[in-house]
Amino acid sequence: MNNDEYLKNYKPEKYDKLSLTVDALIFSIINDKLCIRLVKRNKPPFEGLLSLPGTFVKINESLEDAVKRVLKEKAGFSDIYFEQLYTWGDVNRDPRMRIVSVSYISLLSEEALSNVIKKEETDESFLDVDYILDNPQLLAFDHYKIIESARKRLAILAEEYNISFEFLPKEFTLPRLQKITEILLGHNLYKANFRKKIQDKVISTNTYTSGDAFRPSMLYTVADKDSFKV
Amino acid sequence: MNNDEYLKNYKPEKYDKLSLTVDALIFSIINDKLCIRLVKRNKPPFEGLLSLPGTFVKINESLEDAVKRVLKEKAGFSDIYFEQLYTWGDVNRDPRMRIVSVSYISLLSEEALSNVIKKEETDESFLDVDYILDNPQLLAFDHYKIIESARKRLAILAEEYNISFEFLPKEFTLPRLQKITEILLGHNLYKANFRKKIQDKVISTNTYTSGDAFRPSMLYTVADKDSFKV
DNA sequence: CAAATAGTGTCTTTGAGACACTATCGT
DNA sequence: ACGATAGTGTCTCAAAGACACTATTTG
Repeated sequence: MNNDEYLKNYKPEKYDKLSLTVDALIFSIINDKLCIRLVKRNKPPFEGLLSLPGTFVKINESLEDAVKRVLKEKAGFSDIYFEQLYTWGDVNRDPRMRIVSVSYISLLSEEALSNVIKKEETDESFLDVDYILDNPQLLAFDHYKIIESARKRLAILAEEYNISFEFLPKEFTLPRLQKITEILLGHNLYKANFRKKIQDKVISTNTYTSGDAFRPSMLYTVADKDSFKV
Repeated sequence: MNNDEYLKNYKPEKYDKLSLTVDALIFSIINDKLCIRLVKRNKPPFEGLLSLPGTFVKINESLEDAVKRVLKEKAGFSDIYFEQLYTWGDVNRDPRMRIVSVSYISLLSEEALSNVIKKEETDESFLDVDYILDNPQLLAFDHYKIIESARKRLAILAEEYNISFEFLPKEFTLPRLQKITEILLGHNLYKANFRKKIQDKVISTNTYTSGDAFRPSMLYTVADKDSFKV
């Protein structure tokens, strides 16, 4: 049997099929707190509880395209950073039917956020991650476990890669970069040490902030997004 | 029916369903080389080429259970270390139909290997990873890309976690542990430095190797498998 | 003894951590 | 001048790296 004949006679139905979703963990820093986009479920199961924005993966759509669709449709963003986190495949993770979910971490700058979502809406739909992690009963499905896992990953990404840049606009100050990193790590850093560590990853623009009631701060841009491994 | 036709004629159900597989990247060290289990395909597509052992995920089976089934049925092993690597979901990664694959890295000690597979079979079914990576044309589907990704991950696991232990029997010598680590990292290490670094992770058994035509070596066991993060 | 491998002592370099200091804005 | 934040210099300490040395087996 040659290849064409084989493909012609192939019956896809002889293998089990199941539903696949992608879930997006859209993080942003709001008022110096790490927040995550969650939606309130308006139907069973878990009606009234919070869940990650997600969608079913279409048969002719890559996982990345499905994530982009979620980010655009459910959050209004395009061209933002995301990366795969983990795939969750317990048999009973959804009480309705067998659904396997591929979760993606996505990072949003405050700037990008304010461009799309009104202030009041932001307060509703982006929730403090610390608060969420203290209240597991608020989450639907296995989404608490997923958020927990993503929270740990973010700390690693801040420590070993320089993921903090993704939360900032094109130009930023070092105090701000340090603050973001501290939020992601969960502890404070020494200013001088932090600057020594990241000095090769930023480029001075030779312009300064202004208007604040204190000393202006130098604005920087990212040096090389591809060489971020410490 | 090829993939394009299949997609064209596809009638959406309420939710799209698709096929999900798990693929196992079973690594072992054989003759001081990093090797991986590959199977020769005996039917199209990619007939004659090499592919990762894998299976379709059953509707009532978790991803982990599916991996265990692959490890047992296709390799003959149970109770071996494995962890999720990545999920591959390009639309056309399989020419027959839409298949998303969750890949898992699994590590096998030489000991466990020799208990199950005969020497001649081992030579056929476990192939030198360096050789494979030099010959992309030998691999079916997107499995070359997957192996490449796993190879990088192994180096990270050796560097930041102490994954080398998984390739060794319960009792091992430090020269052997160092050799495994060097193979995974891809470069040599200084003996004294290596020992300083891992000294808290091993416990001396106060017994020695014997029978070799040189100085015997102290045998050690693993200290605490759960505190491996450097 | 020679060959081969096991194992140790120590100097140097690098980077993380801690802390104190100086600088510059608006009011 | 003062409050507040920006930015720098430098000491300490721990770990990584490099290298030289000693130790123990068989043949």
